[in-house]
Amino acid sequence: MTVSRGSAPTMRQVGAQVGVSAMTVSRALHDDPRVAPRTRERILTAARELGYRRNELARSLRLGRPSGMLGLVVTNLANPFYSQLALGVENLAAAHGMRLVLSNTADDVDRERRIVHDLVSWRVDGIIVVPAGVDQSHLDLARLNDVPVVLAARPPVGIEADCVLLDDFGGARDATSDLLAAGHRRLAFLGPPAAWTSAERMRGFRAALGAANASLDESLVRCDQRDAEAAERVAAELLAMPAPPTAIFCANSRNAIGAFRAVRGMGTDTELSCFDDFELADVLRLTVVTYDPRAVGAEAARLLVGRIARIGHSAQARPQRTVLPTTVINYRQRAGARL
Amino acid sequence: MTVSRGSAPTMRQVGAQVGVSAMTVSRALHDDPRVAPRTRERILTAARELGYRRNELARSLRLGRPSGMLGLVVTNLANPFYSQLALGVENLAAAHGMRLVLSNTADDVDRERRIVHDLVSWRVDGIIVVPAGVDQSHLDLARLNDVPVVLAARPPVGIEADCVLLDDFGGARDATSDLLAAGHRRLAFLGPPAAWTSAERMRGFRAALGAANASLDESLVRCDQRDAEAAERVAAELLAMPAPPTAIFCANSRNAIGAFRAVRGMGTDTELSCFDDFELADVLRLTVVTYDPRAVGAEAARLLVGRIARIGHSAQARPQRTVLPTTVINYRQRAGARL
DNA sequence: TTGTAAGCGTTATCAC
DNA sequence: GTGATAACGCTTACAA
Repeated sequence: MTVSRGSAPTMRQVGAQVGVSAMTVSRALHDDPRVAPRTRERILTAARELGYRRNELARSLRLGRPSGMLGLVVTNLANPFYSQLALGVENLAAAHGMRLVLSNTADDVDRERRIVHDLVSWRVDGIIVVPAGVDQSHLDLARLNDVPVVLAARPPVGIEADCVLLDDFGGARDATSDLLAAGHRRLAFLGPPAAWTSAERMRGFRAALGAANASLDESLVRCDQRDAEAAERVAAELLAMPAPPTAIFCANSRNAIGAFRAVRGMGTDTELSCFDDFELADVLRLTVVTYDPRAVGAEAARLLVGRIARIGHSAQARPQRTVLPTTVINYRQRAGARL
Repeated sequence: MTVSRGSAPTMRQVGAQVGVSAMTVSRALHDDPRVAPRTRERILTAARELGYRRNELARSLRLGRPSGMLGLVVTNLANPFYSQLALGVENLAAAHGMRLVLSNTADDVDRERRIVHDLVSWRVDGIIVVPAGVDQSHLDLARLNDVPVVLAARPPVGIEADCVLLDDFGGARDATSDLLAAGHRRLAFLGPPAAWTSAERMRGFRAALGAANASLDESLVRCDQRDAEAAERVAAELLAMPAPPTAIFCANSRNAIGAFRAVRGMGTDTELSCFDDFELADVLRLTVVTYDPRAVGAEAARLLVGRIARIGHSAQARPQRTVLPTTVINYRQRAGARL
């Protein structure tokens, strides 16, 4: 087995090996029926021996788009939600023979802007973005080069773009309604700062209270906890109040875990409910809002692939907004020994 | 602001707008000092107005490598270990101005083979692989086109390649030693099937027993549980034996969570220890082996970038093997109220 | 200071 | 059946 040292062999080199032009090699590799069977055979053998691999960069350049690359820009890959979302995108991309170029912004809009620009420069066919902020102007600009963009998990602000969202509002509302139905009247809300999702969940929380004509003590609403430690401190504060809440709804699992620790520490019987299902939530006897993070990625990718297929066609469909459902699971009511 | 409809503008088009050749545009965009300041200014303005973006595909083709793309091939992105590893790679790649092309194999070696081939065809500068199996021949072939490969989390088998591993052996040994030091003499082992890491952890488990001259009842060794449900069933079996184990070491967190449920269900006081730290392990009062999954990715990327920089240089360094440390944390001994 | 020519590896087109 | 040519968008080398 003869193997070339140095960089990758070209069609010309494969051709030279067989005494044939690069063009014939190209045809043979494409199963063009006009190539003589014997020639074809010799070319394929030579290609294998040389370890030839088609240069997709050159091919893509010659052919123009599509390049077969999808960009995915997430805010925080360490968060299981986004890694599952990424997996959903990857699965669908792979099913279409496409590759995934993944970037992490760490919630930095400037970084997001640079990354998106870079992806367009690399001529990806489309981009899925979990936008880090409300300044999304660069995501509109991206469309100017006809690179379609789909937003995931957060809606477009000031731009037109497809998006795939979770039913943050409905999930939070339903979970809160469950707390009210269980007889709770003094509810607290814990959540992380700033994000759109968190605001939607709070809106759902308030909507449930409104629908039940229950009043809300605003001093029990705390939205500044990024991690479980902060949430534990704040929850402990609430529980130490003269009139502590009898139940707490948390906008995400980190806040719920912190709240759980606080409740355990104070020894109260405060009921807990939260957005995000997670391993061991049943052991903690929480009520959770569950959903399929992979479906968010898969649906975004499906939308994007559709857009890509329609590029150039006259009638571009209007921006779509897909909202994926959530389900409430009450692990407290469910059978199971106390911890 | 004039904006072109259709696909991306080229240097020629930008030049035409200003009455200048593509070459001058290229120079202006590279801050070549030979371009007249006024020309430069006009070119930059035109480029901005047209929404010009350099075609990196074409640039990369002309320049030859490097393309600035790193391939990362993992087995299961849904597993937090691999998504954190991916984050480590992404961080380091981004720090070097490189992009990450991510693929998931779902532990399918055929898929891995295709993906690696594809990545080489796209002329990525290097590839980090979490190999799905012991057939790694395709990872050796990849080197023939001078594309360096670094293995992560699992060692090379039958090929020469750099790799970055966790100290699976040492971590399991140390955690097991802790159980022995606490007086336990009847230990069980639970783990997932097949993977190299699991075998290493078992080796560590056995080594600790050997060092303490403790005997091992082979009927307490179970390595066929992929998820928490299976682990729970098997653990319940063990605990129902006439002479149940007094402590269980689990090769991963899924087995530990299953074992925890079984212990809780049976009401025994069995001590639990496992490889993998995870949220709430303290609440469950486990002993865990902790480590930094991001560091595995970052270190693999560092090695890879080093290899890439040395391509073409005569003296290629021999394959390196980096082993990252683990730490045992005993949440049972630590302060904290009982659950 | 700017332009022309050639070529990276591939493929569409036309010629033989 | 196969080859020569040109072109995709860019940049190095050489001219002007």
